[in-house]
Amino acid sequence: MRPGVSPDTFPPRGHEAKRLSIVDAAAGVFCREGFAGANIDLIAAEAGVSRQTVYNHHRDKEKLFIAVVRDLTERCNAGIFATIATFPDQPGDLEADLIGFAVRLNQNCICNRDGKFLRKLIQTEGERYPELFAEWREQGPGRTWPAIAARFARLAYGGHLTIDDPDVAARQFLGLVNAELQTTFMLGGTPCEDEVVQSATNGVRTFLRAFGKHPSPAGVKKHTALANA
Amino acid sequence: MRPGVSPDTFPPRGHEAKRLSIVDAAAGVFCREGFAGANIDLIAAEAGVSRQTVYNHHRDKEKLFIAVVRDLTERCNAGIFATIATFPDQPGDLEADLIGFAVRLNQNCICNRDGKFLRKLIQTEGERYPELFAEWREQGPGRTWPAIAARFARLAYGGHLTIDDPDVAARQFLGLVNAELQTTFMLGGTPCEDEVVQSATNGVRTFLRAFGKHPSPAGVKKHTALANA
DNA sequence: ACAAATTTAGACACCCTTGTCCAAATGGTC
DNA sequence: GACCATTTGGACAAGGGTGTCTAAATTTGT
Repeated sequence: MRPGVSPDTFPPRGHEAKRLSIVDAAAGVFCREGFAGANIDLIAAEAGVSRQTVYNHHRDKEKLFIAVVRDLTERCNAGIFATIATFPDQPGDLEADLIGFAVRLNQNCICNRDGKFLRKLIQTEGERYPELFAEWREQGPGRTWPAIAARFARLAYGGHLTIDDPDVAARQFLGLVNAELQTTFMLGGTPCEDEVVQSATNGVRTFLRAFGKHPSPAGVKKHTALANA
Repeated sequence: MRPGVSPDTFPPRGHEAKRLSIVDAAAGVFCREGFAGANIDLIAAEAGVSRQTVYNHHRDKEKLFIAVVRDLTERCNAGIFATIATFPDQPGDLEADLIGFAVRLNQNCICNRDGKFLRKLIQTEGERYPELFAEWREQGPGRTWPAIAARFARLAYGGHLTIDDPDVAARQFLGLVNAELQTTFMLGGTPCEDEVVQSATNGVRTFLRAFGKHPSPAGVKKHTALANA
């Protein structure tokens, strides 16, 4: 197929590019209209492609849908793991660092296009494709949550936090940090940056009040690095 | 229409009963299939009614959908307020009381049939009917969240909690208490009672570690009622 | 420039769904 | 029993969607 791996960004410029633009357009239409309401003609038009080309790349509507979900899952997971890599291991200002991490997670993985689309498709069609979304559950939360938990465990081991169960703490961290965005998420909206920062700030403060080392009630911050597991 | 307000439970037994069973069946079908995929014939069949009867009660598919959402919103709201009335104002064991409240809220309002259906419809079709779901947002979270916040404010005023912003605390309480149910909710599932209790217990414990009066680090519980705002 | 692969536009058969119409059947009320 | 409203089932037109097929146009690799 390919001559010898072209040095530029897009390998087989024509064919694969169309495949991508089809899956991309399909993601948008499936999200807006739902599986039943999605129209192949519309997907083709938004992809800038003829309807027949859609059928050439994906045998039928269902196959196309599955390709969309797999694609989104893969990209979202990559983004989440990339963000987890920025988790503050040796924090200077723990509160600020955790807020930054939470904001990055939200902006880069949950509120961006892929995250929003994947969430909507899971909510909308999750029950119709049990095995497809079971796969997502394993590859997504099943791998990312423990990864975040491991980071919190490390912070606790380093004496920066007091945590009984890192898995519970990780889930609660996510719950707290998104506490003020629930309604917006429900309705499929995208919270603006201010809202994300606000929710993260409030969430992290509460999280640290529960799991932090309580530097001082007077407001002065001193951090001593001793582990007392 | 009615002869003279029949003394029994169902006023015009035939007509209104059918209206209910139609809306009921429609809720189920709309949730399973989405608006576009929902089939009026199927709704009629599940309601045990002829298709024409569906059109007699609700002019068209969209009107029927709107009736379903309004119906669910109303019933869910009633349930939530009824549960808020059981919020522990003068707690004996604050932790146990808050856990109980959280479990009731989840089991009676969020995990039950109505709650599950309403959530799904909001997620699935929220963007298609902005004004309808804006109404839900005002009547639902817009009224219930402040009501919960007021209860927490009262607990704080009574010296049982230390809370800066009761609104934030209320949202975080809900976020914490549901932290472990997110994935299940996403996929449209219904968590079993054990999961609900577990999530509520972990959530309330963390909540109290952040906002509680820290009775003692040794495990003994003494509660002094003094307000130190 | 040539040959192979891919894309395109259009027409097509097939099926399903919505919403309407109507005549017959049903059910409650006096 | 008679009258009223409601329900029923069936037929119906209109519209829209999926997936297939074909021949012509275009792109791609050599």
